[in-house]
Amino acid sequence: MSTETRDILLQAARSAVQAHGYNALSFRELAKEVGIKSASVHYHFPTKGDLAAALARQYADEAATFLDELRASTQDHAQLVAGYTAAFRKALENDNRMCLCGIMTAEYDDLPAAVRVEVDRFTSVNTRWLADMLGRRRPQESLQALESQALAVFAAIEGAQLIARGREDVGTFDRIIAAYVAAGLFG
Amino acid sequence: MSTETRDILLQAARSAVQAHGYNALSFRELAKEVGIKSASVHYHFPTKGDLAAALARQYADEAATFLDELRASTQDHAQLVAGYTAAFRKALENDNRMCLCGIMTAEYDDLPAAVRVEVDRFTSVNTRWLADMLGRRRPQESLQALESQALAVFAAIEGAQLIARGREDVGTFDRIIAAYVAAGLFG
DNA sequence: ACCTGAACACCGTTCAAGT
DNA sequence: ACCTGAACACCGTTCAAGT
Repeated sequence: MSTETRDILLQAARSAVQAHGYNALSFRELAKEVGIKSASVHYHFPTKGDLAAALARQYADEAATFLDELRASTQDHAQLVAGYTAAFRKALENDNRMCLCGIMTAEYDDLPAAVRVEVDRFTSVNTRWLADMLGRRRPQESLQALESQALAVFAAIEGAQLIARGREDVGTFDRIIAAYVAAGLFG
Repeated sequence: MSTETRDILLQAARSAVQAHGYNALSFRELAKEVGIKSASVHYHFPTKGDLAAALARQYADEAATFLDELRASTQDHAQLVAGYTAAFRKALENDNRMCLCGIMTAEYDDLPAAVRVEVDRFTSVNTRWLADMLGRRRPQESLQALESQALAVFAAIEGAQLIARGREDVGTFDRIIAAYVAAGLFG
């Protein structure tokens, strides 16, 4: 069942980190929310870094699954772009939260190595998918150019989410994405 | 003189926040670095929020001055773009740090209102300058379209900085900016 | 297998007290 | 005007002890 304490902890921690980041995550608050003592949280996750690594790992896995399904669902470029950006929009819709890995990237200096690995993997999953999508439109393009463009698209969307979050306004996200589309950033 | 305790505190705090963010900023570490006790830091800045607000205010002021000078220095579009992006590159060159307001935006939910005001002002200063720059190239464009494009450029650059920081590689920033230029994002 | 209370060194903040 | 030590309620972490 997915109602085990460990999974409940992960779910609560994910919400907290997407809202406040890694540094602000508190084992004591988390424990209170779940109904156990903070010392018990350490039974499931020895350190805060272990919790965050599990969180980021799960997040990257889910992203990979989502992107596989999205790619399989359509060949239409505009629909792929719409499906991709909609995923980042959802975080903002969810109480002005951010992409888990986006907010953790801002705290990169404070992340344990095991967490960094998973955050980096999330980026790889995204940029590989984007490079593949861009490559279908421009099959003659070099792999290096596609990877640079994919990284640019990923960075631009994370940035749009960051700025929109700072304004507490999803409409800002939409306007920025529309400007990206108009400029031809998505190929 | 700029060697007063208050200014030394501001300088040390700025470095710390640009590296680790608002939440990770510690009055006790700051005090140790400056050579006073943490209780004394509260004499200069009653709360952590007061310190961060002063920090962000100073940062936004400096940005406004820098941008005024940049605008006065040249009419050439490519040079304006180069000068603008170079400013964000500098933070990365400085031990992989981030834009003070960029990293604080990621922690937006935890910022006191007085800090948010200054972070928002930094964004305004930037987007107004960008809209003006973009408007010189396309005088016939509507103000609304220019503001949306300006916000998009700002978001894209903050995102580029965020992703490059996560890779601890300034070259990533350069590649992403080059992709933006190639796509025509800067007009 | 899972949870707990108590302890440790941290944190921001307050305040009475010093110079 | 500027600084301090001591106290307060917080924090992550450890560990011996419980069931």
